[in-house]
Amino acid sequence: MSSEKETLNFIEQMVEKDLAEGKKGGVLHTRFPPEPNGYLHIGHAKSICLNFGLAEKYNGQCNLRFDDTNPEKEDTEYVDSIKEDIKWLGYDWADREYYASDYFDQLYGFATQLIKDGKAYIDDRTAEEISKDRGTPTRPGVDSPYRDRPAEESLTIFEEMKAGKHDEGTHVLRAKIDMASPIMQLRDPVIYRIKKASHHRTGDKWCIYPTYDFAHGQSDSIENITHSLCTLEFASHRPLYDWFIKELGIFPSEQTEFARLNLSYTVVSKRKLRELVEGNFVSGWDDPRMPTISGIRRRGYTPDSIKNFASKVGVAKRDGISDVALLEHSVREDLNKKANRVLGVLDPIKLVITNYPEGQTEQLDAVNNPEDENAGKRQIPFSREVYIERGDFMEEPPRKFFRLGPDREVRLKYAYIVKCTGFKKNDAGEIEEVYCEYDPATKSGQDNTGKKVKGTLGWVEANNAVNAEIRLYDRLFKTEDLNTIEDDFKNHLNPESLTTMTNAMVEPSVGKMEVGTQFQFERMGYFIIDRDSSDTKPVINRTVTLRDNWAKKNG
RNA sequence: UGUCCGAUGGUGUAACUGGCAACACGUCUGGUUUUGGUCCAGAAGAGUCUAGGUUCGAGCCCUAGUCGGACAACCA
Repeated sequence: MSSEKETLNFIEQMVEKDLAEGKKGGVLHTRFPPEPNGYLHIGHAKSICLNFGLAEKYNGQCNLRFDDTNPEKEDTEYVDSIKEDIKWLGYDWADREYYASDYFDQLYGFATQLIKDGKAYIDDRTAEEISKDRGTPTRPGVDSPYRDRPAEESLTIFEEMKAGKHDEGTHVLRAKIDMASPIMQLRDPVIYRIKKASHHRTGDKWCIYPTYDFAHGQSDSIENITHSLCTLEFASHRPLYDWFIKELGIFPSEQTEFARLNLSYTVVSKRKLRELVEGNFVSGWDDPRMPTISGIRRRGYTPDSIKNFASKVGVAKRDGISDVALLEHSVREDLNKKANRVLGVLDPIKLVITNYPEGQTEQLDAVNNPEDENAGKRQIPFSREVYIERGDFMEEPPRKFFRLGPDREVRLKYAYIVKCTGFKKNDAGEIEEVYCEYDPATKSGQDNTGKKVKGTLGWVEANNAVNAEIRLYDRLFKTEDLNTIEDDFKNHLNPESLTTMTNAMVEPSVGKMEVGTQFQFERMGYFIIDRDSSDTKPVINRTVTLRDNWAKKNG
């Protein structure tokens, strides 16, 4: 009955083929391998969805493995946040939480095996000297004078290194491959270095640590990973990945590369994000403007919206730049179905209904979510004085303005049709109050007048209104493609990425909402209660605006 | 004067592996609407980097180019 034929990305095609051929036991086993040196961002989310999603789809498993081979940069703060983020996205690695550092003993064994086989040697020179002899992509490197040092001698020094008898930088272990290889990675790469640093998990047990190249593939192999997926920049490491597996004779995991996610108006690089945090350009890793998972979570993005986004973006080998508009569309699509509607006014002016009885308050029925019958209704108070949005009134409205202006009529949502009879300005010439008369016969749900108006306004009853702080977030950068700029990316920050509305007035129910509650302010956008809220004053983040054809037309 | 990867509407992906280039976002038009939202209907927009070749037939295969990216950390 399915009419839509499924189309597979190149990795799914490969997986289906491998599974069908019974390759590697006919199972799929992936892994997500973050380095715990920063917070996860939307680009990692793509990788998480790919790796865990593939495992779900093909009945396989996906491990979580921390790639923690550089103690100087890593910290448990990051492993905690990474675990929280993955869980929040809705993925489960069960008991398969691994660390490259769990394999340090095995890795050390692999290294000694290579030395004994004459496939690795200790080099006594400095990083600069080694780098100099490596050559360039177009010019071959030259052999190290230590390259043919006897295996026993290398082994002895390696053991001494492990025992802490040598200073950092005095020796490294190098794989003995080919200094003339056109593949730079194969020019005797360093595979172990001395670092007298305390490791977040192994403490001071080790003072030598394997490099990425000597840890990643072997870790995959140890865990029987069948499909090791990584981003394009690792493609040139694949020959080395394969070389170690072959020389060591261990489980043949295979690496496949895909294009990392780039997003317009966004930077997706741990280094740059760290710079924003440390330079106080944002309030922290979870600033709602940050493309970190913790940031977009606080901003109000949902796990489903991110998964849907990841699937819409797809997976391929060509690198490009995805449109943030697609991400924004993904949240709107999700929240439109799930978020209840409430009324709120960001920039209030008072509207007085001069013919409404003073002192009277009535309760009106309001629909919680027109997209969801089960969401029910609630009651909201209405009286003689309400707040409306400053932008919803114009003294001299243009032709297609459907809202309030002198002598114009609009409906107050869920309430009555009102007609503007006048307004008052302050000394600065700003509108201070708007006066209207209402038609009692036009009460919502009981209106038989047949009267039609072109506009419906949101409002909040003045006496029961709750004062809130609303943080209007916009794109962090004003430049679409930040990968092609030549100057400092921080020059491209959008000065209007945050506008704080401190006088916002919202309907009473919002004052009772818990942190993390998401909703739509009708006509304004989707919002979420922020943790900065106090008992008396909610702090609300705008996740994304609604699509707005009127605003679009009018710039 | 190396190796590897890539090139399809504005953007991201697809094209049952050789059979009239499709989907989503975005854009535009109209309808519905007590959200200028949603929803519905529709439109514009690429002839697939270039030049050859194979073939009845090429976005898919071959050859040669062009353009873009990656690789010279004791980072991952």
